[in-house]
Amino acid sequence: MSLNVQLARLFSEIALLLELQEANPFKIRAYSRASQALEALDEDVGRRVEEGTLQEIPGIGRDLAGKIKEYLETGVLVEYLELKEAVPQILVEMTRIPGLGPRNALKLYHELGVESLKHIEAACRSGEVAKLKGFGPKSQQNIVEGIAFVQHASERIPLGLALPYAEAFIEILSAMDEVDQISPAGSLRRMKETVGDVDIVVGSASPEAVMDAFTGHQLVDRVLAKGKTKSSIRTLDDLQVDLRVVEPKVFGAALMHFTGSKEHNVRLREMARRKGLKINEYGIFDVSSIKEKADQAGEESPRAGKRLSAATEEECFKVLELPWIAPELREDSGEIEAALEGRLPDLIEDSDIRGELHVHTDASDGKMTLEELIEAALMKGWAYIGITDHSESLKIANGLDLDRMQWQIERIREADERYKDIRVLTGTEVDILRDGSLDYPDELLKELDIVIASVHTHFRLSREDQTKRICDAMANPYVNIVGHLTGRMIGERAAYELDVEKVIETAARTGTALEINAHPVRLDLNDRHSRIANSAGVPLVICTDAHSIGQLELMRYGVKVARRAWLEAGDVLNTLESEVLLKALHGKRPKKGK
DNA sequence: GCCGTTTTCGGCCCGACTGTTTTCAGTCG
Repeated sequence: MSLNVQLARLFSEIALLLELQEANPFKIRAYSRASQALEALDEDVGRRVEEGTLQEIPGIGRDLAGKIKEYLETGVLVEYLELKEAVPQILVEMTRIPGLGPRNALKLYHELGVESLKHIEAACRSGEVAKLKGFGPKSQQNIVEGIAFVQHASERIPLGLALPYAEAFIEILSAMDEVDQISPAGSLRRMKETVGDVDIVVGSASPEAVMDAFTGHQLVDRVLAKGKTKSSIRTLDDLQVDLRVVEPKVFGAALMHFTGSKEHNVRLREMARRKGLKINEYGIFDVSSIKEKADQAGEESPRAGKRLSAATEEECFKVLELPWIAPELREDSGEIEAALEGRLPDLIEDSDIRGELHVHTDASDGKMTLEELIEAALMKGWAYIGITDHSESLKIANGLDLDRMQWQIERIREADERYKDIRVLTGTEVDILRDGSLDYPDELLKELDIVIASVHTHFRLSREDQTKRICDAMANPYVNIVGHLTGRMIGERAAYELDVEKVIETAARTGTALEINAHPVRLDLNDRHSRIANSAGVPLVICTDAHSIGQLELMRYGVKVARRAWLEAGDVLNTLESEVLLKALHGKRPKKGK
């Protein structure tokens, strides 16, 4: 775990502990914001300490800068240790129960003296909880269900699972006459790699009809809340979907509001406030003149002023004197500053991708034949496709030995001759062996158009050994790309121990490209590492690693990661013409004839 | 605890829904 992430988690943990001590709410927020700022920081916080520029990070002041240094120097934070000592662990556990926050957790703790979730559940079942002031039978029931939920709570849902769900609901609702506009929102629209729930925003003059259709749908297992503007449901496989319905004329403001991120919205509202404006989900309002009059008359300020805009997001940003900011960037990780200074990136789009460099045919563990693959690539309008089956030692994936590899090269070259409208490139996904050497000899690798080197074995090496292993592989002049660098599989397997920053430095030095693996379970590199790699000058490729025709459609998930990493088309090699691409990939090879 | 085109002190983003109330606190996003 990087230092930035460690500190971010510490600060957010401190925020929760402070909340459970009923500390000053603004102090709590300061810690939360600092945590978020560190999470979003795209350079090593250690470097900031060396440069003495810690306090230039928004949200980090003198005090927290001191705490960061303390942690760097001593490896611990005294304040955190003291808080952890002072706050009973059960309180922290209780706040994980949906619907039960810090205030009520404290109340249960003090009134009932609970010591475990089991204890709370028993108190609910015996009816004790309902007798407490502020609680009733309903909240008692919700706590029982909440405990059951956290006990088998699935992690956040991978985007690749949530997006199809959102699309299913949107397809159904958008067919209704009552629905004028509809869009996904929240982390799903920002295309985060995992989402906690699915948010959908609808513009409609008949909210009741829309809510009825939504909550009554067959995908719905349980209705969690149902109102005129907001309803929440849970699907059979525990995915929560929130639907917000607003008047069509304020759709833009609502979409902006519910797309978030929270931190991005807070920044925008603060900006608006300084301009005498107020932002909420119904629009942007001029409150300055009205507030003045109210102040003169000694009245309390009215709730809303003159509405300046609300119909579209573009309009809303314009009132704030900002260009429209792509949802993928809305994380308060520099996008507002970039927008103010007119240097927002021109983000890569699906249509920029001209070809695919990493696929498996039935020669190794793919499901499709070479011809089926080429036909599918042609249908997608791609200009080239690199065939990269597994190498010899990966027996489980039917890796090709040297003889079969020679045969494979010949048939790819033959296919390239035969298909005039697409370049079919020879290649391999060669295994990086335990010692950092490669599974094929250089004499073979140098014959290939594309060499992707990947780790498929020995995940449990030490951080040093694993890092050295991959860096050694990149030193090979014929390795063009490193595939799925960290090996993580979302919700299935953590990344192996690896110094990613060091690998990125080595990639930059050796001129090796890194892959953004587009499979929604991998998305590896992730957005953060992709952004760092790009800043370091490392070339990137986006590949599906498809093992079947259908998986070629997963390219869009890789493009989403790239967009979240602020990448432009020019930062991604497989947006190039084939000749230019090969030249870029082979830049590190020794010159021929020497 | 942070921060400054109102401010180095006094503010700090905004609203819906639920479940409990009898006007509102707590939670969530």
